[in-house]
Amino acid sequence: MGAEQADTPISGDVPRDDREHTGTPISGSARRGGSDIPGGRRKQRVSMADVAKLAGVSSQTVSRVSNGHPGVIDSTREQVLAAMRELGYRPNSAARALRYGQFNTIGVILFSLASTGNSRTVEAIATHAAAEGYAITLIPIDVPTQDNVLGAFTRMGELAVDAVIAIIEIYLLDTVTVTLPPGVHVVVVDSDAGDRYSVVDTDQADGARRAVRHLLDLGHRTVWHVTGPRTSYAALSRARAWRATLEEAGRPVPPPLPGDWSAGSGYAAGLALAGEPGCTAVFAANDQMALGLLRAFHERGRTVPGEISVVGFDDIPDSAYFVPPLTTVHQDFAEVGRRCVRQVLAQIRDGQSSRPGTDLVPTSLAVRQSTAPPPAGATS
Amino acid sequence: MGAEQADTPISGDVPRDDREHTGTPISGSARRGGSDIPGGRRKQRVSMADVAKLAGVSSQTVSRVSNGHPGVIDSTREQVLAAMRELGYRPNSAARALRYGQFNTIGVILFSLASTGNSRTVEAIATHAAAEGYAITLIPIDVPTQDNVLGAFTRMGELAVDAVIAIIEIYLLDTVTVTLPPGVHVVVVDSDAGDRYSVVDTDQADGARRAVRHLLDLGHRTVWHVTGPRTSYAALSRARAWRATLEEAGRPVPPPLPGDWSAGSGYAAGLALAGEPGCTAVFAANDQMALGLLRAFHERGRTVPGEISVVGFDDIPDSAYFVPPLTTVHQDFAEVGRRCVRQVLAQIRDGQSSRPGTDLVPTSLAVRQSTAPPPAGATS
DNA sequence: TCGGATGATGTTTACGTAAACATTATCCTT
DNA sequence: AAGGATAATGTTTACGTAAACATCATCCGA
Repeated sequence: MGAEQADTPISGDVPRDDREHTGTPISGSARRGGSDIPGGRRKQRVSMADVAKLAGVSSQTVSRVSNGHPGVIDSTREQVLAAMRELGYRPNSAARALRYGQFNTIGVILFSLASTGNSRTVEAIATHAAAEGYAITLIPIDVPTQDNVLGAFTRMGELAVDAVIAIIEIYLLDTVTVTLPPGVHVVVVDSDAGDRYSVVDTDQADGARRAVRHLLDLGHRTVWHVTGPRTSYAALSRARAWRATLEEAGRPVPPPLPGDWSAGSGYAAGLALAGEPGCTAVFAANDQMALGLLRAFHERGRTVPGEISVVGFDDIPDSAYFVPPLTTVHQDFAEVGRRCVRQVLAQIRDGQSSRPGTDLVPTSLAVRQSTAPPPAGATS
Repeated sequence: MGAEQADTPISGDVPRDDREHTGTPISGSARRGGSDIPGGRRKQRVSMADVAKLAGVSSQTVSRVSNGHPGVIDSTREQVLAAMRELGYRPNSAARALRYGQFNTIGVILFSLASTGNSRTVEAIATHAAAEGYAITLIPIDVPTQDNVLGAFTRMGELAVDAVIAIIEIYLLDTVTVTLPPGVHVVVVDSDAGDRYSVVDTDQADGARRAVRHLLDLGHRTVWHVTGPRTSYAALSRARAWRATLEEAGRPVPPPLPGDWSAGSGYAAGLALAGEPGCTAVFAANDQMALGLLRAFHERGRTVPGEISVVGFDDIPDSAYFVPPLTTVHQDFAEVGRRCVRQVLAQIRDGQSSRPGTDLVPTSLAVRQSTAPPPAGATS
């Protein structure tokens, strides 16, 4: 619709700064618009009415141009566009939202961006949402109590949000149902609330099974496990699959060692395991804890993978550069984010509320150098 | 409008799993409100008018109650509150924003949440903003081109946002000035645009100086450096301070090795450095690259810190569990986030637009086990 | 040449909130 | 007891947008 119209008869004295140059014709004129009111505080926003006045049309016509509706003659459209540029007009999304009852915004509730998984998932959510014209509103929860979760959902309900994606431990989700206003859709990550909500998640069990099988296939008699925190559904799920896989194979199930995702907890577990003579293989519920294990074994002179094999979970970028490079379960966080957005948008478009169901993203195993067959002398 | 719909008169067999549990007195009544319109699509939102009607007052009184204004007699207030609960009323933030011309939202523009620093900073921003009643709207930029940055700022301008925090490489900031509507405030991280914007950042130079001094004080003749990407202001700044510190001390300045923040690039640099006989100390521009260095040195049989000392930058949680635990410059990302929010709020409240200036957060050195005096035979 | 179809544009209205102003009831002072 | 202050509540209006409807001009076919 653009530059070829440049010769409509507006006037001679307005500096037409959009002659043919590539980018952003906005810059020069926006500045000009700003200087309209010389002394005092300029009017904060430029509204359609302002544009309409300058262009000599009704504000409805401005609206039509703004939204690309048909039925505006080219010369008029050009005049309006020129006026928009001149004044630096931007549509006011609050008014739009009020009008439409829709905000084009997705709320995300989560505990911490500190964990790799969360931040990558959020990033993917933001990226895909942006591609669909949605923005992301973030509410982090510092202390994970039911009250705080409830509060976050309440705030989301008050905010201009069409849907909520909650990346949240399941046990905190119990009382939440009713706090959201009707019409707001929910998708949940890291939870098995598939009976109540749309759930998207990495297929934790699948990943854990891959890890354990890999170690068993290498000839290890059994596999020890360092768990994530008890409050995490992902951790629980991985531990369950670890146990199930061992049991299916008829292997003894050693007592799981409690961890909390941190390298420190992995280190502590590693110190304990270094003293277990029968231990030749460990599956850590995430890469950080695997890192702690590696360091503990290194300190205690237990070589990896010579004496002990270690498998992690997540495949954080660094894990390929651990000493030794870590064999780990690869999670596709980007895909999780993508599917969250897809689900949420489907709900918004259907007008349907969160329909229960679980959407699992498969994992894969990144085999590197922290795993090997057990040492010859090991109890097999 | 989700699960609470489940017990509108569908049938009796739905298990009521929320009888009498602790929180949310809202639950029961919110559900009632939902069933108002039996057949068709219920009215999406409950407005003040609805509450007013039910409470038998004017909507203005509801507004007063909603905002905690004085001048409402207790009995009336109670009636209104009851009606609010009954209907599950929530203020509509879009209408509010339209009315006030303020959105209580801060926009954050950034490249990637994948880097530890960014995600921690964003988290801190979100937390502190939330404490002040502000929400965060996130726009990530997948491909860092000027056009995309411009686009992100433009979108922010259209969104309901009172201010923008940009965590962005400086060189992409050039054309941006004019794209934001007047009245939107800007704070920038990771940039030296202090002449044009409010800048908050870690004191990169201070941190780099600490790292280099530490190594020189241990007796190393000079310090090698693995840089971050050329596009990063932080990387540039660290490299500059590294060079300056060496020059001040009258030491030779070895050629810097190019990195890109990734462990892989650190690894590559490490392989190169392992062949440099004179190299006894390396300062990596971040911890990931330091990790790569450690692995390369380990592979090449160069002991750390026996033969070579390594210092990183960031102090990511894992770095204490590297082999060996990494001496590194600690960045206070949370403080950076806090100050961003403080600056932005100050601007909003002053009504002043972004006033130039730079606010630097100091660093500290976390001394661990990857640094030691140079080996006895080393050239000194 | 006229009636009606079509296309371009204008006018009215509602979205939900809250400031500004208007009204009514109540209580105190003299 | 009357007048005036004060407190409690109601009414009107504007915020910026866009759907719905209304108006006007133009063009076409019979």
